[in-house]
Formats: sequence, structure tokens, C-alpha cells
Amino acid sequence: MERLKRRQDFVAAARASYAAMPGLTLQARNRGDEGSPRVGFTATKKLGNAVVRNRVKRRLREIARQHLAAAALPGHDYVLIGRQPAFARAYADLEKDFTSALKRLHHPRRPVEKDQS
RNA sequence: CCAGCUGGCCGGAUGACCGCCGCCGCGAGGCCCGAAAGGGCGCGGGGGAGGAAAGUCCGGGCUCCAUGGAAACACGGUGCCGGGUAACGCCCGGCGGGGGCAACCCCAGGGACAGUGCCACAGAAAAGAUACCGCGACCGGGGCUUGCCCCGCCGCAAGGGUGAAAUGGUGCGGCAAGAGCGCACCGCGCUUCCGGCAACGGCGGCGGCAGGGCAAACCCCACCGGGAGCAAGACCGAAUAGGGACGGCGCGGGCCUUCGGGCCCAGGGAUGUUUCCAGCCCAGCCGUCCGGGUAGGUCGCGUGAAGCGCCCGGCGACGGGCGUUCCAGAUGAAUGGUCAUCCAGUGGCGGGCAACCGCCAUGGACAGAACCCGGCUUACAGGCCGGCUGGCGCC
Repeated sequence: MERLKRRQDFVAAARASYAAMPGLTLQARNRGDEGSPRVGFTATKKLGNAVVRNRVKRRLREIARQHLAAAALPGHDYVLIGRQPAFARAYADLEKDFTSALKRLHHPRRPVEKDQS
């Protein structure tokens, strides 16, 4: 899956809908085209030093590889943001965090789109 | 055995499945792209974080900028001696000073007669000294209890007291009291000789003592240093906007109109400047080409002051020779995820006098390459190997 690399893509995704779970926050933005889905990862300095940030990003990448590839909708950009517990949280819990976040964004109980005014 | 000092090293191991980033090879076969070369997919092989990758504090390589060369000045840095090194503010070996019974550890360690300055508080006095309390014979005056007190003159700096520091220390002599005034030892300065490449050390001699501290205050002396950095720099290079050249078409605004036209008004530029006149060009659209540059891409980018092994020289830092290896190269940034077993460590239970054994649980320090080397500094769970010192015990 193609990676997001441009800052403006991340900014755009941040304005779209999101779902926050203990281990991570997932953002999903419908680009409005039918291209292949893309994914990006964020680990801020708030999380800790370089070792912590790298490990969090790697775990998120693994999550995306195993669970997002099949479920991603075309024309969408996904951004996984690491949160404090993501460094030490059990991998199985992190997986659950992701799948339920994805479910909430794909099948909202009521529309949560907050942008595109 | 106990206590301590010190040098070097390691920085969890093995395996399974699923992945990531480079590299090499294979394939006239297969699939996709391409005119081709080739690329992607595929198959096989091999590599993929550190001792600090960190802080970015020094020294270099490399790159660009500036510069005819050199020197001086300014500014910054370094500062015992000798050696090592590409170089260093680093390292090694010494010297001196301080601490420790010792092994060993620590030191910003040139110059204070070149000059300027500072030394709070306290204290009489803080740098050509000073005399607060004090010590003292002669002389002069006074008092009286007639050998003492007070005052003056004069001599002095031992003792007291202040301070971080008071113009050498201790002892004896000397004296009215004292003072290097004299002597001995210690310290200090100069010096013959000896040892050492040197810093410096040693024996002796001379000098009665000259030298307060601060140079991490300015300063003086010696030596070193151009600036900026891989976001350096080189090359390729869209879309869009803008620039230039050429060609074609066209020629501003307002009002009126019978759509033929009429009337009124006007901008900018260049030839040194200003004013006036005349002429020229521009102002819009389209096309082609050119150059700069942005996004993006490629290179820079790892054969090197390289690693490993052996031998030789050196107390050592290190140097030399021979052999051998090719060993990360990302750029929203690879080097991972999960699991199992084991090895240290920790806790609990049980057995045993104890060393220890068994079971269960727990559990992995500091920290992530970003152009590359040499250092320094800082962080760090736990462990391994060696050397030395002191004490106790035994032979």
C-alpha cells in the first residue's frame, strides 16, 4: 500500500473523521476518487525519544500490514497515530484497538463526517 | 578469605512463521511496461544500528565561497617537559604540587621587578607598610605612701587582637626592650659541579631575605587558526505563474449613431538630466522557441588515516611488515512483528546444618546510523577476564 509522505496529506487527514482508542488514533479521509487506498503513520515527540517513536511506528506499520490491507476502502487515506501506551501495550490489544476503530469509521452509528462544510 | 585500587572486554542466545531496505547472480523460457537498452514481477544467494549510533564540545578529510602572494593588526583558542599522531584542547611516558599506610588518584601547571587594576567584612595597617592594646633604659616634668605611678621625648615590634592573607618558621644567643642583630636547622633567592634530550633533581657554595595574593581581571610572551557547511555541492528537470526572442492578428477610454461613422479625452518607455515639439516602440490575443528557477529525481554515498590474524620494534601511546576480508546506506527515513525454548537477574514455596537442589512466577540498562573519520563529554541493568595494594589465617 502506498505511503503518505506529504505534510499536506497528513493535515487533510487530520481534518477528517477519526476514532481514538487506548493504543492509537485512526484517521480516515475520503479523497473523493477511486484510486488505491493510502496509509500514513505518526509518532510525535511527546511519545518519547527516538527509540520509543521508532518502535511505536513499527508496531503501527505491522498492524496496518496485517489488518488494513484487506479492509481498506478505495479512495481513502488512513493515518495511524501512536499514543502513549502503544509502546508497551500487548500486541493483541493493539490489534483490537485498530479493528474496532476501523469498524467505527467504516460503519458509523450516525454520520461523523465533520468537514467538507 | 576480607577490604580496596586499576586495566581490558561483552552489552542476552537459539529457532520457527510472516514482513522491511540495499546488493549480487539466474532467466534468448513465463507475465506486465518499453522501439530498444532495460525495468518491474519471479527464483536463488548474501548483508543490514552503537559502545556510546547520543550531546554536537574540539581536531581533520571532503565541498562551495572569498583571495595574486606574504606579512601585520584585530579577534578566538591553547599553555610544565619529551614523545605519538593527518591533526587536536586527544593519547602515552616523565617532572612538579596535593591526598592516601599502600596500590593509586587529583591538578586551568608560562609570566606578578613590562604596565594598569582589584583584595569585601574585620582590622591600627591590605603593598615601599603600619602601631590599636602593648614592651622598654637614658633624659625632662609631675605626684606621693621613696620606689613605684602618670605624662612627654625617644627606642621597639616579641606577645595580644582582626583577617583567606600581616614583609619568613623553630630554637639558642643577644638586648633596656627588641629586631636575621648573630648562630644552627628548615624555607627562599642566586650559583660552581654532577645526572637528565628536557621539565627538573642532587651534593656543595654564596646571600640575611630581596618574594603578599588574584593573570578563570585587563595584560605580556610563545604557538595555532580564512568563512560556511552534505539542507555542502554537481547534474536532470515538470505542471502553473512570471521573464526574453520571433511570427501572426489587433490597436485605449467615454458619449452619440440611421451601424457607414462622428465628437471629446488620454497612459507608459528609451536615447545623462529638465522643459517643449516631432517621430518610434509598448499596452490585447494566439502560436513557436529560449534561458533561470520550484516540486520531484539522480549523483555526492562508502576501499577507508578501514577491519581481522600473525610477526617485529618500542616501558607505552604507537609504528612497520606479511596475509586476509569487503562489512548498513535509509530519506515521512529500512534493520521489524509474533511465538517458543534457554542463559543471567529478582521474588515466593518446598527439601537440606550448609554449600546447594527442585518447582512456580517475574524479567532484559542507556539508547536508533543520516557525508565520513580521530577524540572528548555525558547516560548505562547486568556480566566476563587480568593485574596490583593493605590486612587476617595456614604451610
